[in-house]
Parts: sequence; C-alpha cells; structure tokens
Amino acid sequence: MTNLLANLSISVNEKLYVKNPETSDLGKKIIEHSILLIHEIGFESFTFKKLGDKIQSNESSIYRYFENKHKLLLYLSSWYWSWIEYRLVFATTNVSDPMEKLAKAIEIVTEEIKDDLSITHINESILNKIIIGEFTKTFLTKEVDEENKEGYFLVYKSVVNRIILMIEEVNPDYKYAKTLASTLVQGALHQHYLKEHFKNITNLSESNCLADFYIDLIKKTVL
Amino acid sequence: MTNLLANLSISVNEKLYVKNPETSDLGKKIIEHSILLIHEIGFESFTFKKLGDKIQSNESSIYRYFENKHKLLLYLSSWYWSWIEYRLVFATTNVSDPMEKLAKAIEIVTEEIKDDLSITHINESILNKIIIGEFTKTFLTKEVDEENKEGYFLVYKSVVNRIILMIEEVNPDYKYAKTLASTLVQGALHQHYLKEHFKNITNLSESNCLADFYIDLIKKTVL
DNA sequence: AATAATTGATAGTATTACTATTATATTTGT
DNA sequence: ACAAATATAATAGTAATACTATCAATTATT
Repeated sequence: MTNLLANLSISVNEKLYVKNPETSDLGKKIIEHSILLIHEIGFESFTFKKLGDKIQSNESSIYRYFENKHKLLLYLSSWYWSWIEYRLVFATTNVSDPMEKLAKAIEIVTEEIKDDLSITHINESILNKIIIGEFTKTFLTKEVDEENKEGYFLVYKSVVNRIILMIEEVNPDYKYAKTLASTLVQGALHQHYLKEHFKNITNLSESNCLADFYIDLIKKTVL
Repeated sequence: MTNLLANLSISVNEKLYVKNPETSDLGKKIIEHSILLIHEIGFESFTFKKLGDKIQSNESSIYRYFENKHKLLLYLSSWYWSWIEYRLVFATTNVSDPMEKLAKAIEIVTEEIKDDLSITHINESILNKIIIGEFTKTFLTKEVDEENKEGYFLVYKSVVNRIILMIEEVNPDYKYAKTLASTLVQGALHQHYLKEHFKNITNLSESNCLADFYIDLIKKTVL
C-alpha cells in the first residue's frame, strides 16, 4: 500500500493553485511545512509570512503558488480526500458481499491515521489531524456556492457518493442513504475532535473504536 | 410558548461579555444587528467597525460590550443553546414514555426555525441559520481547551447530556449513547447546511424532514 | 554564453483588531 | 432642578494581516 503510493501521485484541481507545488522543491516544501505549521499554530494564526520564515523563504514566493491560505487549505483537503478515496477504492474492490464492503469503507473513513505512512513530503498523520480540526472551515464560508461550482469539493463529494452507493447495495429500499453517508463522513471527523477536546460527550476512546459504532449502527438501520 | 418566553430571560455566562448587553438599548441593538450582519456578510467578513456603521454607533462603544467578535459569537451560541435547552425541557417534561420523550427532543434539536418567534430583539430564525453556518467555528480553535475550562460550552454540552440521558432511559444497555447524542446534535446542523449548499449528498428537502431520519435511526439502533 | 524562469528582498497599501484619550450626551441621586 | 456619575461618540494611533508591485539575484534551459 505504502509502496504502491510511492509511484502514484495524487493530482489536485488546478484551480486551487497558481503554480503546481508538486513541480518544484519550494512547492513541496510549502506543502510539507504548511501542514506542520497549521497543525502547530492553528489555521487562524497561520500566515504566509510565518510559513516563509519557517522554510527560509519569502512570503512573496509562496504567493506564487497559492492565492491565499484558504486556497492552500482547500488544496490540502482535496489532496487528503483523494488519498482517502484511493484507499477506499483499494480496500473495497473485489469484495463481493455488500455489507462486508461497506464495513471496509467505514473503517477507512473512520480510522485515525496514527503513523506517518509517507515517503513523500506529506505527513498523512498530521494532515489527518488538520482535516479533523480545519476541514469544515473550507466550506463554512459565504463563497461556498461559487467554490462548489468551481469543483473545489468534488473529491469530498465523490467519497460520500461512493459510500451512498455501497449503502444502496446493502439495501436499495433504505430511504436515507445520502443523509446517512454524509453523516458518517462528517460525523467521524467530529467524533475524533470530541475525543481530544470534549471527552465526556463521546464514547470514543483508546479502547472504543469509531468503526464499531458505525458498523453497529448501519447493520441495525440499513440491513 | 412564545408568550412564556416574553417574561423569561436567558442568561449567558458572564465571562463572555465585558458589559451585559441585556442591560442597555445599545447592548440590545448590538445583539440584534450582529445577528443580522453576520448572517448577511458571514462571520469572517464581520467586524465591529461594520456593525458600528450599521447601528449608527461607534466601534469603540461595541468593544465596551464584547472583547472581540469571537466572544460575541460565543455569546450568541450560548444564548441559542440555552433557548434550545429551555424548549427541549419544556417539550419533554411529563412525557412518561422514554421513546416518545426522546422523539420530542429530536424534533426540537433537528427542526429548522422558520419564523421569527420573538418579541425580543433576537430573531431566532436567523440566529438558527448563523448557528448552522458558524457554530463549529466557536470550538475549532487552538484555544478550545482553555475556553472549555472557562465554561463557554457548558450549555451546548448540557443539551447533549440531556439527550444522552434520554437515550439511556430508552435502553440502558446501548453502548454508544454519548457518541449517538453528539452525532445527532452536530449532525443536524450539518444536514441543514448540506440542504442549502450540497443538495445531492443529503436526503433532506422540503418534503423530507430530518427528525424522521433520526427517529427511524434511533428506533432501530437503540430500542 | 545568452536567455528565460524562478526565487528573494524590499517597499507599499488598505484593512483589521484593537487601545487610549477626550468630548459630549444621558441618567441618577439629592 | 442641578451636580455628579456613567455611558456613548469621535478621533487618533499601533501592530499585524493580507496582499500587490518592483527589482535584484539565482538557477535552469537552449
């Protein structure tokens, strides 16, 4: 899996960058350290100036790759969901039993990425933490509708749509496949956040895993 | 209900304001128009300067009520969840059947506030829209843990805890009452957002209500 | 070696998020 | 009704943010 990805590269919607960061050392450095810096100080405090200082480069150079930090976050999110989609497809192909297939998808979408699986400049474990804490901010803006039209959220929607199809495969008569799938993907991020900051309103813990909750839920509601 | 509230006032954690906005005309104007202005231009673009212009008052005067716009949003959120809690308690007391009680709670938490029910300066329908679009931003910050300790999220957690208790009343052996309750409250906001901006990944629509989805889900999983 | 492209350094602008000061209303206590 | 207290308005000022523009210095390409 990890080895496979070494020779596969994830491509992101071209409208999200001015210059493709994958095409240069500086670009890769921007991606690598933006993930670390956003994780360290939070998206609100993150600025291109601070990132420039971190990578011994200049603010103005970063602007040649990304219009602004919002686009950068959209880029990172898009990369993340592409990575999830790839792993989701990989884990579910050739699984003939619909429920087993759905269960595998749930595992991919709910698991916390613990180790840095990457050989690349992208630390998926930290990126996963950023997505948990910052992803909703990419679409909770006044510009959602325009940005949605531009296709900035296509990969995310694609992940949800794949799960919708799997739910329908399990039971074509279930009335709320869409709501359930989107609840699952968004809810998983939220539960991971609660686990870190609002422990007493979640059952998630070291010993209790999220996939169990969702698989139990889906077996009872959809099947 | 509406009449009852006219003589009941909701009090908000004192640490969230410098001066209680309920104690003056200017304070009430700040609350009333901050709701309208945040709805109109979004929280990111909202500033105290713009609010001052809107209410023909001065930026510096608004700073005497709230430290910054983040605290203002926390204030509005706290007010909103208190209002929800009040209605939740009101709707569920004296309902003896646990499932019926839970169903009523679900209705309160999932319904979209359509009309302005208020006689006060607070437009609950628009406030509901703000909560849908901006509430998660109050806690997705680097300061969550400190602010949580200060009690800024107490009312929200109280609403979730009431639902946890109701789930446990329905079935004390259900293993994921906390996760389910927090998923419900957060998920409801999210689904309303999807309905407005990402229609094709939700079943929510004019004809399809959210409470039905959750009541179906809870009857199948908890009962 | 010449040319093109990339990056770095510096400067500059408008806006934001405040704080401080002083003037002007408005309220309240006697 | 008048003085004192309090609230609000107006103005100015600061540091940081979110950029844009220009030009110099590197580095890569032909």
